[in-house]
Amino acid sequence: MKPTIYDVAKEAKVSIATVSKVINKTGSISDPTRKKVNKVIQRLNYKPNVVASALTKKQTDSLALIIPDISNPFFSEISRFIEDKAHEMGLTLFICSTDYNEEKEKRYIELLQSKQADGFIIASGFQNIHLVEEFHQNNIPVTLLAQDNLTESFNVVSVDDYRGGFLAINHLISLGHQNIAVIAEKVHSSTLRLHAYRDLLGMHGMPVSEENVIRTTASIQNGEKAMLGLLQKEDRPTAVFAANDILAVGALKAARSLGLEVPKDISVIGFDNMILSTTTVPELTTVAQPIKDMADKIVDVLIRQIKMPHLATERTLFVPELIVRESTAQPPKHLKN
Amino acid sequence: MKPTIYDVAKEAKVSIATVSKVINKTGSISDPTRKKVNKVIQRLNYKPNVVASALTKKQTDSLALIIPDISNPFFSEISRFIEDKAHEMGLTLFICSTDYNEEKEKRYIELLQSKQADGFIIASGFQNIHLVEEFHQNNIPVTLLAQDNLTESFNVVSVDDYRGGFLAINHLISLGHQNIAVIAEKVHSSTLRLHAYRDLLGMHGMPVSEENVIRTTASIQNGEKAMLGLLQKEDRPTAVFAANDILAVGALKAARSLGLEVPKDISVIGFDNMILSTTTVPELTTVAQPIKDMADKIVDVLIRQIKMPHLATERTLFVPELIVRESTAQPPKHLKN
DNA sequence: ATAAAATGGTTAAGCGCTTTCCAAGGACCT
DNA sequence: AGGTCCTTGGAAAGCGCTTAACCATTTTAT
Repeated sequence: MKPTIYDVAKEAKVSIATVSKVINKTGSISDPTRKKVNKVIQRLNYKPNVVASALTKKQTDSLALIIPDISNPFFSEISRFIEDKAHEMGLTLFICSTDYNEEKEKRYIELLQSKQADGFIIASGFQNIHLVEEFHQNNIPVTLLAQDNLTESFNVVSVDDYRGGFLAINHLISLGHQNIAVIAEKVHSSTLRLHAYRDLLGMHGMPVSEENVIRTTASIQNGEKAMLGLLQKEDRPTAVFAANDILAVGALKAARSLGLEVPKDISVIGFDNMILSTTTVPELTTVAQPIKDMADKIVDVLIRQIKMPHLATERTLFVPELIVRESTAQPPKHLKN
Repeated sequence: MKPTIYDVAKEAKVSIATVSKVINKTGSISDPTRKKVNKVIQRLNYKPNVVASALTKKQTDSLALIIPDISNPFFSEISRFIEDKAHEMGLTLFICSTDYNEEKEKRYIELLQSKQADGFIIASGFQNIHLVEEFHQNNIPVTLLAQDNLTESFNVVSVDDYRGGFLAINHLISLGHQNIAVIAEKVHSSTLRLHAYRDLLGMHGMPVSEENVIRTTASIQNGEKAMLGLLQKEDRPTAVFAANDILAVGALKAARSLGLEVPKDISVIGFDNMILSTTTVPELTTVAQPIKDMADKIVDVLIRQIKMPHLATERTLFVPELIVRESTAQPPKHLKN
C-alpha cells in the first residue's frame, strides 16, 4: 500500500497534524521535528494525496482550458504556453477539445465542474456562450481567451483583432492593391478582423463587394475551396486576406493548383503567425499575435479572479504585429490603374 | 454554496446512500424514489463532487499523458485522438509537456502521482526511463507510446519503426538512388528506422558512410542545418530520409535555400504524415503511422492494465504505410550509373 | 402455511487530508 | 514566586462521497 500521512506520523512519532504542517510549511514547527518528519517522508517515499487535500481545502489547484481542437497548431502552441505558466504557478491544466460542438462543450464543462476545477479558460471558437454565462451565476472564475465578448462582463485577454485586420489590409492597400478579398472564420474574432477590412476599404473609397468576403471554418480544405471560388470570379482579386494561417495555407494551395504564382499573380496574407507560415512556399506574410504574453496574462488574470472574486473585470488587448515574408507584393502591372 | 449530496438527500427525504445509488446506478432503487431523487438533482442543479468520490473509491478516472511537447504537431495530433478515446471511456486526461528534460519529467510524474492518476501513458522522447521503471515497482499502470523499449517488460503500442524505415529506404532505392543520407532524431524509434537504413543498404551492397547519417533533435531548424551540411559535401546524396516530417520540412527549406529543386535535384522523404507534409511545396512523400488506431489501442491497453494489473504485458506494433507525394523521384540522370 | 430469497432502503464507518482550537512548557518580567 | 506571553505540537472535527452491513418488507418457492 501507498504510505499515507498516518504512516509518516507513526514512524516519526508525531501527530498527523504535525506532518501536515511540515509538508505545507504552515504552523510553527521546530527544526528538529521538521527534519525528523522530512527524513521519514523521504524514507517511505511518501507523496501527499492531493485528492484528499483538495477535498478538505475545497480547491484542486487545477484549471480547465477549453479549446476547439488541440490538434490545430494555433491552439496547441498557445496551450503549451498556458501549460507552462500554469505549472510555474503550481497549477495543473485540463485541456479539452470541443470541436466547435455545443454538445461537447456542455459535457466537458459539466465534467470539469464535477472535477472541481478552480477556474476556466474559454478559448476562441466556443459556441454556446450561454454555458459560460452560467459560470457567472455560480461564481465560478472564467476568463475568455482571444474571444472578445462584449455582451457580458467577462475577464478577457485577447489580441486586438480589429487592429490586426487593419494591419493586414493596410499592408495590402499600401502595396497598391485595389481589389482585395477576405476569407474569414465564422467566429467573433474574425468578424472583428473583417470590420477593419470594411472600414479601411471605405476610408480609401473602395467598394466592398460581398462576393469578396467568404465566411467559413478553419481548415486547409476550406481555405482552398474559398480561394478557388474567389479565383474563378470574373473580376478576380489581386490580394486576399485570410483571417488565419490555416486558411491562408489553403489559399496558397488553391492558387498553386490553378497555376497562379504567389505573390506575382496574387498576394496572400494570413493571421496568427503559426509555424505553418514558415513552411510554405512562398513563406507567408502574416499578422502575429504575442501568444506567450497572452498565455501568461490569462493565467495571471484567472488566478487573480480565483483569489479575489469580487475584483472588477478587466479586458486586456494585446497589439498584433505585421510580419512581412514572401507572399505579398504589388499587384500585377496590367491590373493596376 | 454548491449543493452536496446531503442537500439532495434532505430535499428528497431519503438518505445520502440512496442518492449515491441513483447517481451511480448501483444497488436496487425503486422507480418512484429514483425519479424523485433525479428531480431534486435537476432542481438543485446538483453536480457530484468527483474529488470526494475519488477519495473514497481510490480511483480518479483520469490518465496522465506525458509527451515532450504538445506544440509539436505530431504530439498534438495523437494527443487529440487519445483525448477523444479517453473521454469516450469516461476518463479525463492530463497532458504534460516535458521538453525532453529529465527535470520536468520527474516533476510532472511526481505531481501526477500525487494527483492519483489511474494510469500513465509515456510517449516517445521520454529521457529518463528509470523514472518509468519505478512505476513498475510501485504497481502503477504505465504504457509506452511509440517508444519500443525492450529492456523492461512494459506494455507498449507503437508503429513498427523498423518496417517504416524499410518502406522509406526501399522506396528511394527502387527509384534508383545509390547515395542516400539520413537525418534522424536521437530517440529510440528513430534508431530503429536507422537500422532499416543500414540493413537495406547492406542488402543492396551499398556502403554506409557515417557522414551520411546525421543525428539531431526534432525541429525545423535542425532539419535545415543537417541538410545544409549534407548538401555541402563533395559527394552529395541524391536522396535523404528524414526520420520525421519536421526534420523533412527543414530539409526542404535547406534545399530550396541552396537553389536546389526537390525532387528533380534531390529527393526527400519524411516520416509521420503530419498535416505539415501536405502544406509544403512540393508535398512531402512520407511514411504514415496509423495514429488514430494507435491512440485507441493505447488507452484500451492501459485501461485493461488498470483493471487487471496482473495480466501479461503486451506489445502492439502497427504497420506503417508509404505515402508517395511529390518530394521523391528518380535521381538526376547525370548521377546515375 | 412457512421458509427462503429478493427488494428497497438506512446506518455508519472510513477514504487522507487541513485547520481550528487548546494545552503544556519554557522564557521573561515584575 | 506568580503571572504573562510565546512557541510547539496534539486532538478532533469535517470536507463529500461510497459501500459493507444490516434491517424491514414483500415476493416466491416449497
